[in-house]
Amino acid sequence: MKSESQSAIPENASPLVRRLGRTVLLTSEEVDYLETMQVNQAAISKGDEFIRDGEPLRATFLVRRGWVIRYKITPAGRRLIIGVSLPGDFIGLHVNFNHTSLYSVAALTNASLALIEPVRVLEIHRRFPVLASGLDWMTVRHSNILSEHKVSLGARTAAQRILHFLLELWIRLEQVGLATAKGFELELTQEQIGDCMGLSTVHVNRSLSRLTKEKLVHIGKGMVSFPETSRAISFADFDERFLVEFSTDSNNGGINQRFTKT
Amino acid sequence: MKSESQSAIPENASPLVRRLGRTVLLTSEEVDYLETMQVNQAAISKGDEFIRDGEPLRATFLVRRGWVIRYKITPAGRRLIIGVSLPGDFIGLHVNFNHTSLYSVAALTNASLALIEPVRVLEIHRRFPVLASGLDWMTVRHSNILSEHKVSLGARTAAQRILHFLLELWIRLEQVGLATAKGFELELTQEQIGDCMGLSTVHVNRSLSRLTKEKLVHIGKGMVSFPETSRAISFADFDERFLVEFSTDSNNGGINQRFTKT
DNA sequence: CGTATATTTGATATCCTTCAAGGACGGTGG
DNA sequence: CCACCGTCCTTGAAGGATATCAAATATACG
Repeated sequence: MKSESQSAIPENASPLVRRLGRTVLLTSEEVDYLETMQVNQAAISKGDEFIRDGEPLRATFLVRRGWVIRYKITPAGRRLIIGVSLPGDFIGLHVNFNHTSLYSVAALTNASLALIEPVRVLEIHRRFPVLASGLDWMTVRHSNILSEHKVSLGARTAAQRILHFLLELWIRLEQVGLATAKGFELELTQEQIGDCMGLSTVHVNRSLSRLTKEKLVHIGKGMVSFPETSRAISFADFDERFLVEFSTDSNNGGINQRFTKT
Repeated sequence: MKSESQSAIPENASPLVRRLGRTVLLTSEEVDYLETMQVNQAAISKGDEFIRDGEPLRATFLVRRGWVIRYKITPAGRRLIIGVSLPGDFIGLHVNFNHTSLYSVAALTNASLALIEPVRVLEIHRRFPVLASGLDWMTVRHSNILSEHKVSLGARTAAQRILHFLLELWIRLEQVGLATAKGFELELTQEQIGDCMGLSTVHVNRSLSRLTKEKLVHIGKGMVSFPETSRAISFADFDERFLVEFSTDSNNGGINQRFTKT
């Protein structure tokens, strides 16, 4: 499935460049722009809440290393994690629209972020139509993930939700080179999984132990794997189309004309 | 809140133009482009499923009149409505990325849609940066709605979810001139509300009757109103920021420089 | 009018939450 | 090296929220 040979992506490319490089063919000028855009970096410690719901958003963030969550706290005191941002994911790409953050953001692990000035995003749209298209693509994928989460919370059992979510993380991490066919390292506690999927910690625990008992997932030393992947996929009703990274459609004209083909 | 005097928006403008006109100042060339883009129209009958999950997406659709739902059916036979598309909303704006539809789409009422060729969307990005910015904005708003739904399904009680959803519809309809301070006409059955909010029909019914008993909402002859709006808003934990239409941020340079101000 | 569709109500079952407490595990300091 | 402590995982028991099944009533529509 991978086809990165055509483009000029260096070994030490950032997760963002690797991500976009799988989607569109990048010129070296574009690669340079993306990398220099990330020079302003910040190290965030595990647990730090660095954006707060309602506060003004001054910049777009890009995760370079570590796991980050976006969440809301309801007046009743429940936390709901809207999504997990992994390396290569933007946070607040919409900074030019919503000037105040609609959610809080915190680091689950020690993390490294790039701070990107809003004007950069506008500049990409003006000067690099192919990159702009890539950003749009990431935004759409973001929506797809949210839709799938809504389906999970609304129409799947606890065990299905959890397994679906773990499969999603696996694919997403694999897409940035942080997981292999063997599995991935999970940086979430059961409580956090519950907050992602709208379940109590206790219920996550019981559902997970049923899943592992049924060999639908294996968790050991923080490593998650799926001993019988196809059984897991069908049990969780997992349709990976919502995470695919590039279009094979040949009708693309204009902006997308440089999309890679399979 | 409305400030449409500056721009040249005709009386009989389409919902799309009215929507975007509230967000950015449109030139008459832009208005013309948006209107001619919609010449290819289709009438859809109530109940018609006109896009099916998994089938290729040939065009972007724009709702001009009527209510439309996007939904998924799980293997277990449950339907989950991902979202309701109202006049002025796009469906499949991402057609240039996902070449197959990730959900089914059906008309809740008789509806009128514009069929927009994918190349038009690309053309907007090339030729009309301000309009492109408006489309991006609509995409972001779309995500915001999905996030809020995820919070509802994951962390709010049945009654809160339903009321939150009704308030959302009210605001969204008001923004395209289809609702007033008095309320709006609801085109959803209780079953459909349940499919939107991940609840059974019976439970929607009981929660709704509790809500009406408590005067948090009033439903009569299909008209929905909120006798004590502020009580409803606080009960439902409704924060309308996720639906606001324009930025008051003055830091916008570049593409957004023509955003209207309060 | 009559039939289909939508709403309402009751009774029961299930899923999931909450509360409570015990156990495992890793890190830290003596 | 071991005792201590915090965090996470695990398990039990009970209660609450929501689903399901079933049937009656109301409403819309041809």
